Amino acid sequence: MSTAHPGFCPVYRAIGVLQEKWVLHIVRALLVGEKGFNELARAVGGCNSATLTQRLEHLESLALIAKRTEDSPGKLARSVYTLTPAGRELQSVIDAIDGWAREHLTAAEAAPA
Amino acid sequence: MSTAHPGFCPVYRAIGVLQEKWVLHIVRALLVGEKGFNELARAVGGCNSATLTQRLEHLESLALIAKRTEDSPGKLARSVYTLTPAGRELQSVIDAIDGWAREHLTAAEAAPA
DNA sequence: CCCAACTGGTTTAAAAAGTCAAGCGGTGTG
DNA sequence: CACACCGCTTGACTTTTTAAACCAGTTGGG
Repeated sequence: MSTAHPGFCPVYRAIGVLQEKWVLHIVRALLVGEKGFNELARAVGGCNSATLTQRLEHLESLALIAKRTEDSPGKLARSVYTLTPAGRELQSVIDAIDGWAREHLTAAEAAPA
Repeated sequence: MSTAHPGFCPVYRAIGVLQEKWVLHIVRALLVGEKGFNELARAVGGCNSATLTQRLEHLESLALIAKRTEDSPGKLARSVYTLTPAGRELQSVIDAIDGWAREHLTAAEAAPA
């Protein structure tokens, strides 16, 4: 009897966060290294700015990523998104997905309709 | 580089599947043991039948789960959903999420608005 | 100098996805 | 017989995601 029950189980909540569209992609991109907004959008591949903004705000509110605004005087202001230590530890999750994907989703399977 | 590029990278596709709403919950519930439709819906907690049906079809088409119809004569016909070997190996992903959640999402963090 | 392209976003409306509640055929139980 | 359960399907409604346009500022080329 440990399954279900929304509010209590941390795993349930974790899944709730990680299954939001683009979140895993964002984390994966950021695991490679910090990125600016547009740069991140490109790395993630296909996410529109509106959704991206919202996801980033959410992830920041959960303290998984941090936003830093670099405005060197005379230089173009740039927002830089980085993973926090907690966010970086999602590496294990990405690794698990990676390992699984290479074994079970390599070629076929994911065929469209 | 190696990031991005939808169709090619298995990880990208894996994320695409796993981030669909309820998928991770379904897998988690099924890792505990095979379940019937309504039973699964209850275990997952909050997913409606329409979406559940669709997810199950998708997961079955990816060969992550298998549907078996048990109709013992004189007994109520029942659909049973089971993880395939490939699906069962998602255990590692769930474990990773579980481990991460317990460390970084235990108490606070996931506060509502 | 001026235009084009880049930065990090916001806004809007339309499309897609998910949800709720009801209901259908069937079985089994009081 | 009525009512509760099974496994879904349907249709109307709400939420989420999307594309596209646009703002303000910076930098580079012609």
